[in-house]
Amino acid sequence: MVRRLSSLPTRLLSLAAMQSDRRVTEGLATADARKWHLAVLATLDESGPASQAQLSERTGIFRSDIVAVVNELAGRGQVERAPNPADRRQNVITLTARGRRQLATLDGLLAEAEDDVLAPLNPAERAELVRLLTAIVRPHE
Amino acid sequence: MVRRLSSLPTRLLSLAAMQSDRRVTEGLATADARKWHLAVLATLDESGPASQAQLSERTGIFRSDIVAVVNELAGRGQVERAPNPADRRQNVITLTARGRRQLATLDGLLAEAEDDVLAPLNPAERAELVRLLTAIVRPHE
DNA sequence: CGATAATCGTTAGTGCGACTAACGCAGACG
DNA sequence: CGTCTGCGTTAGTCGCACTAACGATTATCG
Repeated sequence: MVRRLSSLPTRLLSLAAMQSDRRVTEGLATADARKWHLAVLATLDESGPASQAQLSERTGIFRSDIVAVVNELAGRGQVERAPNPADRRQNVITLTARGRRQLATLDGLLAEAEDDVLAPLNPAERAELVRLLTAIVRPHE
Repeated sequence: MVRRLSSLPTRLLSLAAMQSDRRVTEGLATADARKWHLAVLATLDESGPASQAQLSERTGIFRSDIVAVVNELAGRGQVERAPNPADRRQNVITLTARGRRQLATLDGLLAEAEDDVLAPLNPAERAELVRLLTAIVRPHE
């Protein structure tokens, strides 16, 4: 690797993120899921039934991509898509029992991945990392 | 955003990396370049003329992708591609004067981006961030 | 020496995530 | 009523990571 590049924070950041992402992706693949699935399931669990547009805002996934994610989740019975009678432009996406079970599985897999990635750091360092990253992320809302 | 997700280190990491990447990409676009171009130019500047396979190792870019990058750099006269007489399987890629000038430009743009991204952190915090990220990245070589 | 293996550049193609454009439909509002 | 906005959907782009396979060349080993 190139010394000059490897010491730059932006480079390090994307390298670390790549490794972390890879580990998380591997873990979730165990349960036949990707990050987007987890994001949607977690959001539904946290905030209850929602329209696709709401899911888009809350997860950061583009509303054009939400379609496929909900299709897949619905195909696996982890989520239900129904038209909203109050506003027929919207769909109401609801977490099913199976979806809740899947979410629990994914949460477990994520925790493992999380721990793997952070293995080189002690608890204090982990907290500090979160603090520093949060500071970087915050300004851009 | 979803609280439950947003506090997880892996999520934070990829969020921070995304913002950082975006900022760097924007900066480099100013000089009509992408990260891969900078990586190759910087490597050539640091280690001198090299084969494409060597560039691949040193930058982490796949050798199948190096082709296009060298094509583009060569098309802009920032790099020269010549067959290696000593081993006719290889090409020798050499940085040109124009390439060296471009590299200086990109270095400047990168420094700006770097500083933008790290703006919320003081020097001590920046150093600590580098330390923590390095610890995470190291184990996976 | 000659057969086999390894290396190099190249082409083609996959998968994922971020993102844009455009459309039809349904409500909101003047 | 007509216009404007929000919603779901389709289709497509771009960058990056990554795989597979091929022709040409060189290294290695029996």
